[in-house]
Amino acid sequence: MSKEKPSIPQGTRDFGPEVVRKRSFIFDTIKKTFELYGFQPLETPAMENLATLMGKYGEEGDKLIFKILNNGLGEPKKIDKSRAAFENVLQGKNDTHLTERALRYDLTIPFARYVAMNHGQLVFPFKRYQMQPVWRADRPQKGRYREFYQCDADVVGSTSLLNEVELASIYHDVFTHLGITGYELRINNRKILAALAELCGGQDKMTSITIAIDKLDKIGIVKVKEELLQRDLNEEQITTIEKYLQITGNNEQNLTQIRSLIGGVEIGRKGIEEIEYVLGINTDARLVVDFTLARGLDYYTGIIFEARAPKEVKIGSIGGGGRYDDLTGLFGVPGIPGVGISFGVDRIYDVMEELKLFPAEVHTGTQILFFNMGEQESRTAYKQVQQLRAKGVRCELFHEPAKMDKQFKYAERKGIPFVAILGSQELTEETCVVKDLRTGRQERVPLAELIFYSFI
RNA sequence: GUGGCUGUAGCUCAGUUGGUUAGAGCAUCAGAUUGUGGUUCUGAGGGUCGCCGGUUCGAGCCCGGUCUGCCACCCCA
Repeated sequence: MSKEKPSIPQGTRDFGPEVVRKRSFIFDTIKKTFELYGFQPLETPAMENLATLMGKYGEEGDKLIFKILNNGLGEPKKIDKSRAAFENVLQGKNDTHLTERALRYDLTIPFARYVAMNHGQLVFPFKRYQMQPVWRADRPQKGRYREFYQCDADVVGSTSLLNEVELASIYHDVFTHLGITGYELRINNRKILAALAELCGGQDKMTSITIAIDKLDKIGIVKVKEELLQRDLNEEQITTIEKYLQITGNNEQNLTQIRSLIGGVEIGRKGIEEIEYVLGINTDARLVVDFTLARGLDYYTGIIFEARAPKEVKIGSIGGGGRYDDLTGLFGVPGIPGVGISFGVDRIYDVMEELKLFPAEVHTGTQILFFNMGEQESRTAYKQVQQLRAKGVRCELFHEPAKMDKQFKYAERKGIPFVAILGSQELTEETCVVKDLRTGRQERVPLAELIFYSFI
């Protein structure tokens, strides 16, 4: 037996009863909404083959993938290969002789893998949702974990912008049901960013530009310009980008200004039209155009979304998504475009906790506790408990005869609203005393009538 | 991955320039009084001061390492 103090890995958490209830409230709300829009559930394994994940999330992403050490590395037969593989890894390469599996990093790539494997059987457009944990070898901070949950909904096999419209509506519906009214849903289009890159010397500049402008609200225009200089952009190009970043106003004004700046570029014009289409149907006031929105993931090619928490909580992004052409092309099945969104449950939880948005109904614990007043009394009480359970009332019988104050304390600490006292006197009368601990009010109820009571 | 801050009882924290058996409040448990608790009274338990090592006659306090949480960078949910 070891005497180690129990602990859990960095950036992971246990969820106690109260927390699980609150989290379930969020999951249930999201799930219900996804299903209302016709999405179907999917689950994939926690681990994928490393090759499935590598190279899909950019250079930084690759570093954040949790790799799983192979078993049996020390087998006499394999030991030379293991050593050689280890040398490779020390040089920053991957080697399947050391790690051939890894924990999933997000839900989109495993989904793409699934679609690529099963495209022959699926009905397109295929709409699936998935709510599972993902893992990242990031350094944890508040609102940043190494294991966290994502709730994704994606549509593949359709280029219709109606999908984008619906996904934006899903954000609205979910946040509204959760009571998060102050959220903001930002929208941009990678095509507009591509057009900007084209104006600034070519597509190869796109990554540099997006990385720099993504930081605008954090470091300010001056530092962004410095960064662009370092990334080999010349004065003229930076001036163009500055003009781009200075676009302000409401959605309509923004679009007018962007049109005059990049409307001359074919792909840019297309991007603008797409946003206009979506805004024309989905008129939610919280949908705001933000040309500085870039989104890190490399695979986005069209409209991109980011849901931001109400400003006062300083939590930032609570969801995001976008359109990707040909995600499954990476797995040898080209020509399946898609678009998807994701909810960050852990951050949504923090937002709701901070703004006190969890409704009282999330507490679905025991409704009534029967006191244990002695051997005979508890037998009768148990019959009552079983009858109430059959009616769907969540109840408990105190596990042993004990002093009343002890039983009261148990009920109070577990947040049980009602107690039933069935002692010797009640036993002969065939009644029991029902007390509402929240109001202190109590009344004597015949046992036969107990099942008509509502314990809410 | 880089840099910085942090860690004392279940919880919130004290702990003076390193000096005897490390404290408080709340919580817990037991006893007293009550067929109705959370009031009162009495008492008790609980900490190898995150962990490992070093300096010192002596370390909660100084030094090194390590782990955790947090902050910035990076990146993102």
